[in-house]
Amino acid sequence: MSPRRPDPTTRAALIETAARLLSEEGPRALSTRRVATETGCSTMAVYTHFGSMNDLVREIAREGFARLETYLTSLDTTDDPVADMAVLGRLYRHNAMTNAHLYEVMFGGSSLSGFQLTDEDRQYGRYTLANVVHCAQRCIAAGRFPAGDAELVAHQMWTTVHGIASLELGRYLVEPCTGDRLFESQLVGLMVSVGDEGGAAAGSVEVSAKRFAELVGAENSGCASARAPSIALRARPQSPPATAGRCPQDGLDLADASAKFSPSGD
Amino acid sequence: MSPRRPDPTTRAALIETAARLLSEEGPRALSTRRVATETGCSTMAVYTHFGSMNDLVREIAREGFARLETYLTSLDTTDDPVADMAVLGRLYRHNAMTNAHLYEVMFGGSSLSGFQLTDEDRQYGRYTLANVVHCAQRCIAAGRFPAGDAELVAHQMWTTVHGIASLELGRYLVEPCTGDRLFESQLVGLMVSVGDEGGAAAGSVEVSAKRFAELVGAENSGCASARAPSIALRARPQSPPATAGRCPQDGLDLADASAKFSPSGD
DNA sequence: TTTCGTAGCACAACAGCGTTATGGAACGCC
DNA sequence: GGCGTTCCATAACGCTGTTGTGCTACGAAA
Repeated sequence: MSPRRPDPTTRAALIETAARLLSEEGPRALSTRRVATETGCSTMAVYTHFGSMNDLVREIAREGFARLETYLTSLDTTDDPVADMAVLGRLYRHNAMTNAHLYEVMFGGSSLSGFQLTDEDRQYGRYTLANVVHCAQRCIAAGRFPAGDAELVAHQMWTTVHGIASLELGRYLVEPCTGDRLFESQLVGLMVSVGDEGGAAAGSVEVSAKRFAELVGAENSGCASARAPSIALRARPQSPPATAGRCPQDGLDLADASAKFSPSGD
Repeated sequence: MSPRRPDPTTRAALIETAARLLSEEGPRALSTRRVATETGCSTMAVYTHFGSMNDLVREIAREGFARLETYLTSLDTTDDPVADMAVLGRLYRHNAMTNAHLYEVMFGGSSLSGFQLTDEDRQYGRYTLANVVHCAQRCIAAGRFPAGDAELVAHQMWTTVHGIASLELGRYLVEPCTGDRLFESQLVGLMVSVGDEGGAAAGSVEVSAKRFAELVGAENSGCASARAPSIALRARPQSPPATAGRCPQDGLDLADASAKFSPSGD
Protein backbone atom coordinates (compact mmCIF):
# COMPACT_ATOMS: atom_id res chain seq x y z
CA MET A 1 0.00 0.00 0.00
CA SER A 2 2.18 2.82 -1.25
CA PRO A 3 1.25 4.27 -4.56
CA ARG A 4 3.34 6.15 -7.00
CA ARG A 5 3.63 9.84 -6.23
CA PRO A 6 2.83 12.50 -8.81
CA ASP A 7 5.78 14.45 -10.05
CA PRO A 8 5.63 17.87 -8.36
CA THR A 9 7.79 19.45 -11.03
CA THR A 10 5.21 18.43 -13.63
CA ARG A 11 2.52 20.24 -11.72
CA ALA A 12 4.55 23.43 -11.45
CA ALA A 13 5.62 23.17 -15.06
CA LEU A 14 2.00 22.91 -16.21
CA ILE A 15 1.06 26.09 -14.35
CA GLU A 16 4.16 27.80 -15.66
CA THR A 17 3.34 26.84 -19.24
CA ALA A 18 -0.32 27.76 -18.93
CA ALA A 19 0.38 31.18 -17.46
CA ARG A 20 3.04 31.83 -20.07
CA LEU A 21 0.71 30.89 -22.90
CA LEU A 22 -1.98 33.11 -21.43
CA SER A 23 0.42 36.04 -21.18
CA GLU A 24 2.08 35.61 -24.56
CA GLU A 25 -0.75 34.46 -26.80
CA GLY A 26 -3.90 35.25 -24.91
CA PRO A 27 -6.87 33.15 -23.91
CA ARG A 28 -7.18 31.25 -27.18
CA ALA A 29 -3.87 29.49 -26.62
CA LEU A 30 -5.04 28.01 -23.34
CA SER A 31 -6.02 24.46 -24.30
CA THR A 32 -5.34 21.21 -22.56
CA ARG A 33 -3.45 19.79 -25.50
CA ARG A 34 -1.38 22.88 -26.06
CA VAL A 35 -0.37 23.17 -22.42
CA ALA A 36 0.42 19.48 -22.20
CA THR A 37 2.44 19.46 -25.41
CA GLU A 38 4.49 22.50 -24.47
CA THR A 39 5.12 21.08 -21.03
CA GLY A 40 6.22 17.80 -22.56
CA CYS A 41 3.60 15.50 -21.13
CA SER A 42 0.22 14.14 -22.09
CA THR A 43 -3.13 15.74 -21.39
CA MET A 44 -3.74 13.17 -18.68
CA ALA A 45 -1.23 14.94 -16.47
CA VAL A 46 -3.60 17.90 -16.29
CA TYR A 47 -6.31 15.67 -14.92
CA THR A 48 -3.97 13.93 -12.51
CA HIS A 49 -2.70 17.17 -11.02
CA PHE A 50 -5.71 19.45 -11.30
CA GLY A 51 -8.82 17.43 -12.08
CA SER A 52 -9.88 19.48 -15.07
CA MET A 53 -8.83 22.34 -17.29
CA ASN A 54 -11.06 24.63 -15.25
CA ASP A 55 -9.08 23.79 -12.13
CA LEU A 56 -5.84 24.60 -13.92
CA VAL A 57 -7.26 28.00 -14.82
CA ARG A 58 -8.31 28.49 -11.22
CA GLU A 59 -4.73 27.83 -10.22
CA ILE A 60 -3.61 30.49 -12.67
CA ALA A 61 -6.03 32.90 -11.05
CA ARG A 62 -4.41 32.14 -7.72
CA GLU A 63 -1.06 32.84 -9.28
CA GLY A 64 -2.47 36.19 -10.33
CA PHE A 65 -3.54 36.95 -6.79
CA ALA A 66 -0.10 35.95 -5.54
CA ARG A 67 1.50 38.41 -7.95
CA LEU A 68 -0.83 41.15 -6.79
CA GLU A 69 0.03 40.32 -3.20
CA THR A 70 3.71 40.51 -4.04
CA TYR A 71 3.23 43.98 -5.46
CA LEU A 72 1.19 45.26 -2.54
CA THR A 73 3.59 43.93 0.06
CA SER A 74 6.61 45.33 -1.73
CA LEU A 75 5.74 48.77 -0.36
CA ASP A 76 7.50 50.15 2.68
CA THR A 77 5.27 52.21 4.96
CA THR A 78 6.03 55.84 5.57
CA ASP A 79 4.69 58.49 7.93
CA ASP A 80 2.27 59.61 5.21
CA PRO A 81 -0.27 56.77 5.20
CA VAL A 82 -2.46 58.48 2.61
CA ALA A 83 0.46 58.55 0.22
CA ASP A 84 1.05 54.91 1.05
CA MET A 85 -2.58 54.23 0.20
CA ALA A 86 -2.22 56.03 -3.11
CA VAL A 87 0.88 54.02 -3.96
CA LEU A 88 -1.06 50.85 -3.19
CA GLY A 89 -3.66 52.00 -5.69
CA ARG A 90 -0.99 52.66 -8.29
CA LEU A 91 0.59 49.28 -7.68
CA TYR A 92 -2.79 47.61 -8.02
CA ARG A 93 -3.39 49.25 -11.36
CA HIS A 94 0.15 48.57 -12.46
CA ASN A 95 -0.29 44.89 -11.70
CA ALA A 96 -3.54 44.80 -13.65
CA MET A 97 -1.86 46.30 -16.70
CA THR A 98 1.30 44.22 -16.43
CA ASN A 99 -0.56 40.96 -15.96
CA ALA A 100 -3.59 41.87 -18.03
CA HIS A 101 -4.66 38.36 -18.99
CA LEU A 102 -4.23 37.11 -15.45
CA TYR A 103 -6.28 40.02 -14.19
CA GLU A 104 -9.08 39.20 -16.58
CA VAL A 105 -9.14 35.63 -15.37
CA MET A 106 -9.29 36.87 -11.78
CA PHE A 107 -12.00 39.49 -12.23
CA GLY A 108 -13.32 39.17 -15.76
CA GLY A 109 -16.25 37.02 -14.87
CA SER A 110 -16.73 33.79 -16.72
CA SER A 111 -17.69 35.83 -19.79
CA LEU A 112 -18.25 32.89 -22.14
CA SER A 113 -16.33 29.64 -22.09
CA GLY A 114 -18.13 28.86 -18.84
CA PHE A 115 -15.02 28.99 -16.71
CA GLN A 116 -15.71 29.64 -13.04
CA LEU A 117 -13.84 30.45 -9.86
CA THR A 118 -14.92 28.98 -6.55
CA ASP A 119 -15.82 30.77 -3.32
CA GLU A 120 -12.50 29.59 -1.96
CA ASP A 121 -10.61 31.21 -4.83
CA ARG A 122 -12.40 34.49 -4.28
CA GLN A 123 -11.74 34.33 -0.57
CA TYR A 124 -8.09 33.80 -1.38
CA GLY A 125 -8.22 36.88 -3.59
CA ARG A 126 -10.02 39.02 -1.06
CA TYR A 127 -7.23 38.33 1.37
CA THR A 128 -5.03 40.60 -0.70
CA LEU A 129 -7.15 43.48 0.54
CA ALA A 130 -5.71 43.00 4.03
CA ASN A 131 -2.82 45.20 3.00
CA VAL A 132 -5.20 47.98 2.04
CA VAL A 133 -7.27 47.57 5.19
CA HIS A 134 -4.16 47.90 7.29
CA CYS A 135 -3.18 51.03 5.43
CA ALA A 136 -6.64 52.50 5.96
CA GLN A 137 -6.29 51.86 9.67
CA ARG A 138 -3.05 53.80 9.64
CA CYS A 139 -4.79 56.66 7.83
CA ILE A 140 -7.40 56.73 10.56
CA ALA A 141 -4.81 56.49 13.32
CA ALA A 142 -2.91 59.40 11.79
CA GLY A 143 -6.04 61.52 11.84
CA ARG A 144 -6.19 61.87 8.09
CA PHE A 145 -9.39 59.82 7.81
CA PRO A 146 -12.15 60.12 10.41
CA ALA A 147 -12.73 57.14 12.67
CA GLY A 148 -14.76 54.59 10.77
CA ASP A 149 -14.74 51.24 9.09
CA ALA A 150 -11.30 50.69 7.64
CA GLU A 151 -12.53 47.66 5.74
CA LEU A 152 -15.20 49.75 4.05
CA VAL A 153 -12.61 52.34 3.07
CA ALA A 154 -10.40 49.62 1.65
CA HIS A 155 -13.29 48.28 -0.36
CA GLN A 156 -14.06 51.73 -1.73
CA MET A 157 -10.47 51.98 -2.77
CA TRP A 158 -10.67 48.56 -4.37
CA THR A 159 -13.90 49.03 -6.32
CA THR A 160 -12.79 52.42 -7.58
CA VAL A 161 -9.38 51.34 -8.83
CA HIS A 162 -10.79 48.11 -10.20
CA GLY A 163 -13.48 50.00 -12.08
CA ILE A 164 -10.85 52.03 -13.89
CA ALA A 165 -8.56 49.08 -14.49
CA SER A 166 -11.39 46.93 -15.76
CA LEU A 167 -12.65 49.47 -18.28
CA GLU A 168 -9.09 50.31 -19.23
CA LEU A 169 -8.32 46.67 -20.01
CA GLY A 170 -11.55 46.56 -21.98
CA ARG A 171 -10.30 49.51 -24.04
CA TYR A 172 -13.24 51.63 -23.05
CA LEU A 173 -11.19 54.57 -21.77
CA VAL A 174 -9.93 56.67 -24.65
CA GLU A 175 -9.05 60.31 -25.23
CA PRO A 176 -9.87 62.66 -23.69
CA CYS A 177 -10.83 60.57 -20.67
CA THR A 178 -7.91 58.18 -20.54
CA GLY A 179 -7.19 55.75 -17.75
CA ASP A 180 -4.29 57.89 -16.57
CA ARG A 181 -6.36 61.02 -16.31
CA LEU A 182 -9.27 59.30 -14.63
CA PHE A 183 -6.99 57.50 -12.23
CA GLU A 184 -5.29 60.66 -11.01
CA SER A 185 -8.51 62.56 -10.45
CA GLN A 186 -10.19 59.58 -8.84
CA LEU A 187 -7.25 59.07 -6.52
CA VAL A 188 -7.58 62.56 -5.06
CA GLY A 189 -11.37 62.44 -5.11
CA LEU A 190 -11.40 59.14 -3.31
CA MET A 191 -9.22 60.37 -0.48
CA VAL A 192 -11.42 63.42 -0.12
CA SER A 193 -14.63 61.42 -0.19
CA VAL A 194 -13.47 59.18 2.64
CA GLY A 195 -12.58 62.19 4.76
CA ASP A 196 -9.15 63.58 3.96
CA GLU A 197 -8.71 67.31 3.53
CA GLY A 198 -8.48 68.39 -0.10
CA GLY A 199 -5.06 70.00 -0.07
CA ALA A 200 -3.47 67.27 2.00
CA ALA A 201 -4.96 64.61 -0.25
CA ALA A 202 -3.61 66.28 -3.38
CA GLY A 203 -0.19 66.55 -1.76
CA SER A 204 -0.09 62.92 -0.72
CA VAL A 205 -1.22 61.75 -4.14
CA GLU A 206 1.52 63.83 -5.72
CA VAL A 207 4.08 62.30 -3.40
CA SER A 208 2.77 58.85 -4.25
CA ALA A 209 3.40 59.42 -7.94
CA LYS A 210 7.12 59.92 -7.36
CA ARG A 211 7.41 56.97 -5.01
CA PHE A 212 5.57 54.78 -7.47
CA ALA A 213 7.81 55.83 -10.32
CA GLU A 214 10.83 54.85 -8.26
CA LEU A 215 9.31 51.50 -7.41
CA VAL A 216 8.54 50.67 -11.01
CA GLY A 217 11.93 51.90 -12.12
CA ALA A 218 13.62 49.64 -9.60
CA GLU A 219 11.48 46.77 -10.81
CA ASN A 220 12.61 47.18 -14.39
CA SER A 221 16.29 47.64 -13.70
CA GLY A 222 16.90 45.79 -10.47
CA CYS A 223 16.34 42.10 -10.04
CA ALA A 224 16.72 40.46 -13.40
CA SER A 225 13.73 38.20 -13.07
CA ALA A 226 11.36 41.02 -12.15
CA ARG A 227 10.82 41.98 -15.76
CA ALA A 228 9.44 38.59 -16.70
CA PRO A 229 8.54 37.11 -13.34
CA SER A 230 8.65 33.38 -13.15
CA ILE A 231 5.39 31.75 -12.39
CA ALA A 232 4.09 28.92 -10.34
CA LEU A 233 7.12 28.48 -8.16
CA ARG A 234 4.83 28.68 -5.17
CA ALA A 235 2.76 25.80 -6.41
CA ARG A 236 3.98 23.27 -3.88
CA PRO A 237 5.18 25.15 -0.81
CA GLN A 238 6.78 22.14 0.84
CA SER A 239 9.04 21.33 -2.07
CA PRO A 240 11.82 23.89 -2.56
CA PRO A 241 11.89 24.51 -6.29
CA ALA A 242 15.22 24.18 -8.00
CA THR A 243 14.85 27.56 -9.65
CA ALA A 244 14.09 29.45 -6.44
CA GLY A 245 16.22 31.97 -4.67
CA ARG A 246 16.34 34.81 -7.12
CA CYS A 247 13.59 37.08 -5.89
CA PRO A 248 11.23 37.05 -2.93
CA GLN A 249 8.53 35.76 -5.22
CA ASP A 250 7.18 33.01 -3.01
CA GLY A 251 6.67 32.68 0.71
CA LEU A 252 3.46 34.65 0.69
CA ASP A 253 1.90 32.81 3.59
CA LEU A 254 -1.66 33.79 2.78
CA ALA A 255 -3.46 32.21 5.69
CA ASP A 256 -4.71 28.73 4.83
CA ALA A 257 -4.12 29.33 1.18
CA SER A 258 -2.59 25.94 0.44
CA ALA A 259 -5.75 24.39 -0.87
CA LYS A 260 -6.27 20.79 -1.76
CA PHE A 261 -6.87 19.73 -5.30
CA SER A 262 -8.76 16.49 -5.11
CA PRO A 263 -10.12 15.75 -8.56
CA SER A 264 -12.89 13.65 -7.04
CA GLY A 265 -15.07 16.54 -5.96
CA ASP A 266 -16.11 17.65 -9.43
CA MET B 1 -28.90 40.32 -61.29
CA SER B 2 -31.23 40.11 -58.34
CA PRO B 3 -30.27 37.66 -55.68
CA ARG B 4 -32.31 36.03 -53.05
CA ARG B 5 -32.68 38.14 -49.90
CA PRO B 6 -31.88 36.79 -46.45
CA ASP B 7 -34.82 36.33 -44.16
CA PRO B 8 -34.75 39.24 -41.68
CA THR B 9 -36.87 37.33 -39.20
CA THR B 10 -34.22 34.63 -39.10
CA ARG B 11 -31.61 37.16 -38.14
CA ALA B 12 -33.71 38.61 -35.35
CA ALA B 13 -34.70 35.15 -34.19
CA LEU B 14 -31.05 34.11 -33.93
CA ILE B 15 -30.22 37.08 -31.72
CA GLU B 16 -33.33 36.47 -29.67
CA THR B 17 -32.42 32.82 -29.14
CA ALA B 18 -28.79 33.58 -28.38
CA ALA B 19 -29.60 36.23 -25.81
CA ARG B 20 -32.19 34.00 -24.21
CA LEU B 21 -29.78 31.09 -23.96
CA LEU B 22 -27.20 33.41 -22.47
CA SER B 23 -29.66 34.69 -19.89
CA GLU B 24 -31.23 31.38 -18.98
CA GLU B 25 -28.36 28.93 -19.13
CA GLY B 26 -25.23 31.05 -19.10
CA PRO B 27 -22.26 31.26 -21.40
CA ARG B 28 -21.82 27.51 -21.90
CA ALA B 29 -25.11 27.28 -23.75
CA LEU B 30 -23.97 29.76 -26.38
CA SER B 31 -22.90 27.52 -29.24
CA THR B 32 -23.52 27.83 -32.92
CA ARG B 33 -25.28 24.49 -33.11
CA ARG B 34 -27.42 25.12 -30.07
CA VAL B 35 -28.53 28.55 -31.22
CA ALA B 36 -29.25 27.28 -34.71
CA THR B 37 -31.20 24.25 -33.50
CA GLU B 38 -33.34 26.25 -31.08
CA THR B 39 -34.01 28.84 -33.75
CA GLY B 40 -35.00 26.11 -36.19
CA CYS B 41 -32.37 26.61 -38.82
CA SER B 42 -28.92 25.31 -39.64
CA THR B 43 -25.64 26.70 -38.42
CA MET B 44 -25.03 28.20 -41.84
CA ALA B 45 -27.64 30.83 -41.11
CA VAL B 46 -25.35 32.23 -38.44
CA TYR B 47 -22.61 32.71 -41.02
CA THR B 48 -24.96 34.17 -43.57
CA HIS B 49 -26.35 36.77 -41.20
CA PHE B 50 -23.39 37.50 -38.95
CA GLY B 51 -20.24 36.08 -40.47
CA SER B 52 -19.14 34.18 -37.39
CA MET B 53 -20.21 33.23 -33.92
CA ASN B 54 -18.08 36.04 -32.58
CA ASP B 55 -20.10 38.53 -34.58
CA LEU B 56 -23.30 37.12 -33.18
CA VAL B 57 -21.94 37.64 -29.68
CA ARG B 58 -20.98 41.18 -30.63
CA GLU B 59 -24.56 41.75 -31.67
CA ILE B 60 -25.69 40.50 -28.28
CA ALA B 61 -23.35 43.01 -26.66
CA ARG B 62 -25.02 45.73 -28.68
CA GLU B 63 -28.36 44.49 -27.47
CA GLY B 64 -26.99 44.85 -23.95
CA PHE B 65 -26.01 48.44 -24.64
CA ALA B 66 -29.43 49.13 -26.07
CA ARG B 67 -31.05 47.84 -22.90
CA LEU B 68 -28.80 50.02 -20.80
CA GLU B 69 -29.69 52.97 -22.96
CA THR B 70 -33.36 52.21 -22.50
CA TYR B 71 -32.93 52.28 -18.76
CA LEU B 72 -30.96 55.50 -18.70
CA THR B 73 -33.37 57.33 -20.97
CA SER B 74 -36.40 56.17 -19.00
CA LEU B 75 -35.61 58.79 -16.38
CA ASP B 76 -37.45 62.09 -16.30
CA THR B 77 -35.27 65.03 -15.27
CA THR B 78 -36.12 67.00 -12.16
CA ASP B 79 -34.85 70.22 -10.61
CA ASP B 80 -32.43 68.21 -8.50
CA PRO B 81 -29.84 67.14 -11.08
CA VAL B 82 -27.64 65.47 -8.47
CA ALA B 83 -30.54 63.24 -7.52
CA ASP B 84 -31.06 62.56 -11.20
CA MET B 85 -27.40 61.59 -11.45
CA ALA B 86 -27.75 59.24 -8.51
CA VAL B 87 -30.80 57.62 -10.08
CA LEU B 88 -28.80 57.13 -13.26
CA GLY B 89 -26.20 55.31 -11.20
CA ARG B 90 -28.85 53.12 -9.62
CA LEU B 91 -30.35 52.34 -13.00
CA TYR B 92 -26.94 51.45 -14.36
CA ARG B 93 -26.33 49.02 -11.53
CA HIS B 94 -29.85 47.67 -11.79
CA ASN B 95 -29.35 46.95 -15.45
CA ALA B 96 -26.05 45.19 -14.73
CA MET B 97 -27.72 42.93 -12.18
CA THR B 98 -30.85 42.30 -14.24
CA ASN B 99 -28.93 41.50 -17.42
CA ALA B 100 -25.89 40.01 -15.73
CA HIS B 101 -24.74 37.79 -18.57
CA LEU B 102 -25.18 40.54 -21.10
CA TYR B 103 -23.22 42.89 -18.89
CA GLU B 104 -20.36 40.42 -18.67
CA VAL B 105 -20.23 40.15 -22.42
CA MET B 106 -20.16 43.93 -22.69
CA PHE B 107 -17.52 44.60 -20.06
CA GLY B 108 -16.15 41.25 -18.97
CA GLY B 109 -13.18 41.29 -21.28
CA SER B 110 -12.58 38.32 -23.48
CA SER B 111 -11.52 36.33 -20.44
CA LEU B 112 -10.90 33.03 -22.21
CA SER B 113 -12.77 31.81 -25.26
CA GLY B 114 -11.01 34.55 -27.20
CA PHE B 115 -14.16 36.49 -27.94
CA GLN B 116 -13.56 40.13 -28.76
CA LEU B 117 -15.51 43.31 -29.29
CA THR B 118 -14.46 45.83 -31.91
CA ASP B 119 -13.65 49.50 -31.50
CA GLU B 120 -16.95 50.23 -33.16
CA ASP B 121 -18.83 48.18 -30.59
CA ARG B 122 -17.13 50.00 -27.77
CA GLN B 123 -17.83 53.35 -29.35
CA TYR B 124 -21.46 52.31 -29.58
CA GLY B 125 -21.35 51.46 -25.89
CA ARG B 126 -19.64 54.66 -24.86
CA TYR B 127 -22.44 56.59 -26.47
CA THR B 128 -24.67 55.51 -23.64
CA LEU B 129 -22.64 57.82 -21.42
CA ALA B 130 -24.11 60.80 -23.25
CA ASN B 131 -27.03 60.66 -20.86
CA VAL B 132 -24.70 60.91 -17.88
CA VAL B 133 -22.66 63.70 -19.46
CA HIS B 134 -25.80 65.69 -20.02
CA CYS B 135 -26.82 65.18 -16.43
CA ALA B 136 -23.40 66.31 -15.21
CA GLN B 137 -23.77 69.48 -17.25
CA ARG B 138 -27.06 70.15 -15.50
CA CYS B 139 -25.37 69.63 -12.13
CA ILE B 140 -22.78 72.22 -13.10
CA ALA B 141 -25.41 74.60 -14.42
CA ALA B 142 -27.35 74.28 -11.19
CA GLY B 143 -24.25 75.22 -9.20
CA ARG B 144 -24.06 71.88 -7.43
CA PHE B 145 -20.82 70.91 -9.15
CA PRO B 146 -18.09 73.48 -9.84
CA ALA B 147 -17.47 74.42 -13.45
CA GLY B 148 -15.38 71.74 -15.04
CA ASP B 149 -15.31 68.88 -17.47
CA ALA B 150 -18.73 67.24 -17.47
CA GLU B 151 -17.39 64.35 -19.51
CA LEU B 152 -14.76 63.66 -16.88
CA VAL B 153 -17.38 63.70 -14.16
CA ALA B 154 -19.50 61.29 -16.14
CA HIS B 155 -16.56 58.97 -16.56
CA GLN B 156 -15.84 59.09 -12.84
CA MET B 157 -19.43 58.14 -12.26
CA TRP B 158 -19.15 55.35 -14.77
CA THR B 159 -15.91 53.79 -13.55
CA THR B 160 -17.05 53.92 -9.95
CA VAL B 161 -20.41 52.27 -10.50
CA HIS B 162 -18.92 49.80 -12.93
CA GLY B 163 -16.26 48.85 -10.41
CA ILE B 164 -18.89 47.92 -7.87
CA ALA B 165 -21.13 46.18 -10.39
CA SER B 166 -18.24 44.22 -11.84
CA LEU B 167 -16.98 42.92 -8.51
CA GLU B 168 -20.55 42.30 -7.42
CA LEU B 169 -21.23 40.16 -10.47
CA GLY B 170 -17.97 38.34 -9.78
CA ARG B 171 -19.27 37.57 -6.28
CA TYR B 172 -16.38 39.37 -4.67
CA LEU B 173 -18.50 41.65 -2.49
CA VAL B 174 -19.77 39.79 0.57
CA GLU B 175 -20.71 40.67 4.13
CA PRO B 176 -19.96 43.01 5.69
CA CYS B 177 -19.01 44.99 2.61
CA THR B 178 -21.88 44.12 0.33
CA GLY B 179 -22.58 45.74 -2.99
CA ASP B 180 -25.56 47.58 -1.54
CA ARG B 181 -23.55 49.08 1.27
CA LEU B 182 -20.63 50.04 -0.92
CA PHE B 183 -22.91 51.50 -3.54
CA GLU B 184 -24.70 53.80 -1.12
CA SER B 185 -21.52 55.12 0.46
CA GLN B 186 -19.79 55.51 -2.89
CA LEU B 187 -22.76 57.39 -4.30
CA VAL B 188 -22.50 60.08 -1.65
CA GLY B 189 -18.72 60.05 -1.69
CA LEU B 190 -18.66 60.44 -5.43
CA MET B 191 -20.90 63.49 -5.42
CA VAL B 192 -18.75 65.05 -2.73
CA SER B 193 -15.53 64.25 -4.50
CA VAL B 194 -16.65 65.98 -7.67
CA GLY B 195 -17.64 69.07 -5.73
CA ASP B 196 -21.09 68.81 -4.20
CA GLU B 197 -21.60 69.85 -0.60
CA GLY B 198 -21.81 66.92 1.82
CA GLY B 199 -25.26 67.50 3.24
CA ALA B 200 -26.82 68.32 -0.11
CA ALA B 201 -25.23 65.25 -1.67
CA ALA B 202 -26.59 62.99 1.05
CA GLY B 203 -30.01 64.52 0.63
CA SER B 204 -30.06 64.06 -3.11
CA VAL B 205 -28.87 60.49 -2.84
CA GLU B 206 -31.62 59.78 -0.36
CA VAL B 207 -34.19 61.28 -2.71
CA SER B 208 -32.79 59.18 -5.54
CA ALA B 209 -33.39 55.99 -3.57
CA LYS B 210 -37.12 56.64 -3.42
CA ARG B 211 -37.37 57.65 -7.03
CA PHE B 212 -35.46 54.57 -8.08
CA ALA B 213 -37.70 52.32 -6.03
CA GLU B 214 -40.73 53.78 -7.79
CA LEU B 215 -39.13 53.30 -11.19
CA VAL B 216 -38.32 49.66 -10.53
CA GLY B 217 -41.73 49.08 -9.04
CA ALA B 218 -43.38 50.51 -12.12
CA GLU B 219 -41.17 48.35 -14.28
CA ASN B 220 -42.32 45.18 -12.56
CA SER B 221 -46.01 45.96 -12.50
CA GLY B 222 -46.57 48.39 -15.33
CA CYS B 223 -45.82 47.59 -18.93
CA ALA B 224 -46.21 43.90 -19.39
CA SER B 225 -43.19 43.42 -21.57
CA ALA B 226 -40.82 45.18 -19.20
CA ARG B 227 -40.48 42.19 -16.96
CA ALA B 228 -39.02 39.97 -19.65
CA PRO B 229 -38.02 42.45 -22.30
CA SER B 230 -38.03 41.08 -25.77
CA ILE B 231 -34.73 41.13 -27.51
CA ALA B 232 -33.44 41.98 -30.89
CA LEU B 233 -36.46 43.85 -32.11
CA ARG B 234 -34.17 46.71 -32.98
CA ALA B 235 -32.03 44.48 -35.14
CA ARG B 236 -33.15 46.01 -38.42
CA PRO B 237 -34.15 49.60 -37.76
CA GLN B 238 -35.65 50.19 -41.19
CA SER B 239 -38.07 47.31 -40.96
CA PRO B 240 -40.87 48.01 -38.48
CA PRO B 241 -41.16 44.81 -36.46
CA ALA B 242 -44.61 43.34 -36.14
CA THR B 243 -44.28 43.15 -32.38
CA ALA B 244 -43.36 46.79 -31.92
CA GLY B 245 -45.36 49.48 -30.27
CA ARG B 246 -45.56 48.25 -26.72
CA CYS B 247 -42.63 50.01 -25.13
CA PRO B 248 -40.11 52.61 -26.27
CA GLN B 249 -37.58 49.88 -26.86
CA ASP B 250 -36.20 51.07 -30.12
CA GLY B 251 -35.63 54.47 -31.65
CA LEU B 252 -32.35 54.98 -29.83
CA ASP B 253 -30.82 57.09 -32.52
CA LEU B 254 -27.28 56.51 -31.33
CA ALA B 255 -25.41 58.48 -33.93
CA ASP B 256 -24.27 56.26 -36.77
CA ALA B 257 -24.92 53.21 -34.72
CA SER B 258 -26.60 51.19 -37.42
CA ALA B 259 -23.51 49.29 -38.41
CA LYS B 260 -23.10 47.07 -41.38
CA PHE B 261 -22.55 43.38 -40.97
CA SER B 262 -20.70 42.30 -44.03
CA PRO B 263 -19.18 38.91 -43.38
CA SER B 264 -16.49 39.59 -45.94
CA GLY B 265 -14.38 41.80 -43.70
CA ASP B 266 -13.35 39.03 -41.32
C1' DT C 1 15.92 -7.98 -2.14
C1' DT C 2 11.81 -9.53 -3.88
C1' DT C 3 7.02 -8.80 -4.21
C1' DC C 4 2.90 -6.46 -4.98
C1' DG C 5 -0.70 -2.94 -4.81
C1' DT C 6 -1.46 1.60 -5.96
C1' DA C 7 -1.59 5.40 -8.86
C1' DG C 8 0.81 8.40 -12.51
C1' DC C 9 0.33 9.03 -17.06
C1' DA C 10 0.65 7.84 -22.40
C1' DC C 11 -2.48 6.43 -26.09
C1' DA C 12 -6.64 6.42 -28.33
C1' DA C 13 -11.36 7.33 -28.56
C1' DC C 14 -15.71 10.11 -27.75
C1' DA C 15 -18.92 13.89 -28.15
C1' DG C 16 -19.03 18.40 -29.00
C1' DC C 17 -17.22 22.81 -30.78
C1' DG C 18 -16.52 26.74 -34.72
C1' DT C 19 -15.93 26.86 -39.34
C1' DT C 20 -16.11 25.67 -44.28
C1' DA C 21 -16.85 23.12 -48.91
C1' DT C 22 -20.59 21.49 -51.49
C1' DG C 23 -24.83 21.69 -53.72
C1' DG C 24 -29.89 22.14 -54.10
C1' DA C 25 -33.60 25.40 -53.81
C1' DA C 26 -35.68 29.89 -53.62
C1' DC C 27 -35.88 34.45 -55.02
C1' DG C 28 -35.88 39.02 -57.95
C1' DC C 29 -34.88 40.88 -62.28
C1' DC C 30 -34.30 40.48 -67.51
C1' DG D 1 -39.77 31.65 -68.53
C1' DG D 2 -34.96 31.90 -68.01
C1' DC D 3 -31.14 33.18 -65.37
C1' DG D 4 -27.99 34.86 -62.10
C1' DT D 5 -27.47 35.33 -57.44
C1' DT D 6 -27.77 34.27 -52.81
C1' DC D 7 -29.77 31.59 -48.78
C1' DC D 8 -29.06 27.89 -46.25
C1' DA D 9 -29.14 22.46 -45.27
C1' DT D 10 -25.88 18.65 -45.27
C1' DA D 11 -21.60 16.83 -44.36
C1' DA D 12 -16.97 17.18 -43.41
C1' DC D 13 -12.55 19.17 -41.22
C1' DG D 14 -9.64 20.12 -37.40
C1' DC D 15 -10.02 21.41 -33.00
C1' DT D 16 -11.63 21.18 -28.05
C1' DG D 17 -12.28 19.00 -23.04
C1' DT D 18 -12.77 14.72 -21.18
C1' DT D 19 -12.47 9.73 -20.30
C1' DG D 20 -11.64 4.63 -20.86
C1' DT D 21 -7.78 1.45 -21.23
C1' DG D 22 -3.56 -0.41 -19.96
C1' DC D 23 1.42 -0.05 -19.25
C1' DT D 24 4.66 1.19 -15.89
C1' DA D 25 7.03 3.35 -12.14
C1' DC D 26 7.09 3.73 -7.53
C1' DG D 27 7.29 2.67 -2.28
C1' DA D 28 6.27 -0.06 1.53
C1' DA D 29 5.80 -4.77 3.22
C1' DA D 30 7.70 -9.40 3.37
